[in-house]
Amino acid sequence: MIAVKVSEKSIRRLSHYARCLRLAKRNGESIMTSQQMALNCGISSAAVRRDLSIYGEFGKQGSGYNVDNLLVNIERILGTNDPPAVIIVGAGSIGCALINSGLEGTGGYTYNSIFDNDPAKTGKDCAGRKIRSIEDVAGFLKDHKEVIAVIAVTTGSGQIALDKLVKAGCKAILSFTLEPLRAPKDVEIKYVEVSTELDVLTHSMRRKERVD
Amino acid sequence: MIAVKVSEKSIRRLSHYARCLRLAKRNGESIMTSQQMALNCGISSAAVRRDLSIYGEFGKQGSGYNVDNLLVNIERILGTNDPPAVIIVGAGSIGCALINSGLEGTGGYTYNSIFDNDPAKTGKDCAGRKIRSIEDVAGFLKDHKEVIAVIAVTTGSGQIALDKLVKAGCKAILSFTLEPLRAPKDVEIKYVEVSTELDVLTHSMRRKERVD
DNA sequence: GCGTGTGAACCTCTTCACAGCG
DNA sequence: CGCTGTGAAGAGGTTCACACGC
Repeated sequence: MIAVKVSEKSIRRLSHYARCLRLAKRNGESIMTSQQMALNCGISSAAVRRDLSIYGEFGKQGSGYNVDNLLVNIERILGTNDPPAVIIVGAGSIGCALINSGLEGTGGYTYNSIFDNDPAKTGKDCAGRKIRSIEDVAGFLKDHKEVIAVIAVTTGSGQIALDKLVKAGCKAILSFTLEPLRAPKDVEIKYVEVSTELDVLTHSMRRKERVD
Repeated sequence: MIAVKVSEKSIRRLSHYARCLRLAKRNGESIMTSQQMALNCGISSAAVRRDLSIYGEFGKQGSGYNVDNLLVNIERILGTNDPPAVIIVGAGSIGCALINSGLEGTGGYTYNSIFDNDPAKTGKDCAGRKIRSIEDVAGFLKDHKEVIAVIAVTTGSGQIALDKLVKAGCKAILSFTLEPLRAPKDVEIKYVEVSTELDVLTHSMRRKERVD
């Protein structure tokens, strides 16, 4: 595999292609064209081919892409052929709901453990898993080199949670809090911001009215 | 207000500026510079000024931006000065968790109602709200012209939920399902995809190892 | 002096369109 | 003939750097 630097946008699309390929695989399809993937992912076929061609020549002219083969390659590019452990910090409603919904059909991730800083919660059950004390995080990160932590604490405690995670050596974080978090720059942070999505949707609704 | 067409990226940033301004307001600050906002949002000050200058001249040279004034203007641009109603479709763990966490500090949105297609759930309580039958959605959309629907159903039922919403006249949807949804193009759809975020984080972790 | 607003340069991503292979 | 892979053109977004107003 060649190490290529590539935009996050392209990576997001690879993730979509992978999902689309898994679906095709489940349906017993063995070949897909760039056009079929494009339709599925709502982009142009040229974009699909461009994204894939960055990493190698996975397709066969005249026919398309072998589903199994392409999926393996994309997962290798993403690194999800050997997915890191995923933990949740914050056993509130969101944290437990995430565990509850699981990560089926997403390429092999599973929620490994859930942690909370509230002693009253520790030891209690959350969707079949015992809630562990946040103080155990350091130990967990010693045992698992690569861990993605999902922060689902109440607004205001995000930074505290993050600091503990960073101190324990965590390098990848997905946060559901609305606070902008501060971390060393070798720590990657992504956010799920429902309120921003709502803003985008509101704006687009209003703009359409204006245009009509 | 001038109608300007602008990228979604810029709208997302406006949403962040608004959040940052609300925080400043709560802290009693009345003036902010582009640099302060930039720091808070993790971008460059030039980008902040560029974004704002598209819509007008909100700042004062030498001092900065008036917090209250700028916030009002951004909310007017986004349309969140009069936020649309937000409903949830799917009273599973995610749907209920969303209601439970609420939308405090997000610019005025509130979850209005939650719907489900399972008759066994209808009438039951979900975080203080009675779960309504999905069949009531049409009526709800007649009463409220502008509605954002959050789809939080189990994977596989997303398209069915969406079809009902579209039929009832809903024009803006935020989906937590992993399926790519199909809708008329005057219906705006946004997705929250935890698994894609995990893929992006996995990729970036692995790339860093490679570089080191 | 300080911070905004903005032309201009720069850079990155997307789309087009076609050569080339199966 | 069909579909991939890709140079080349185009579009869009970002950064620079500075004139201008407070």
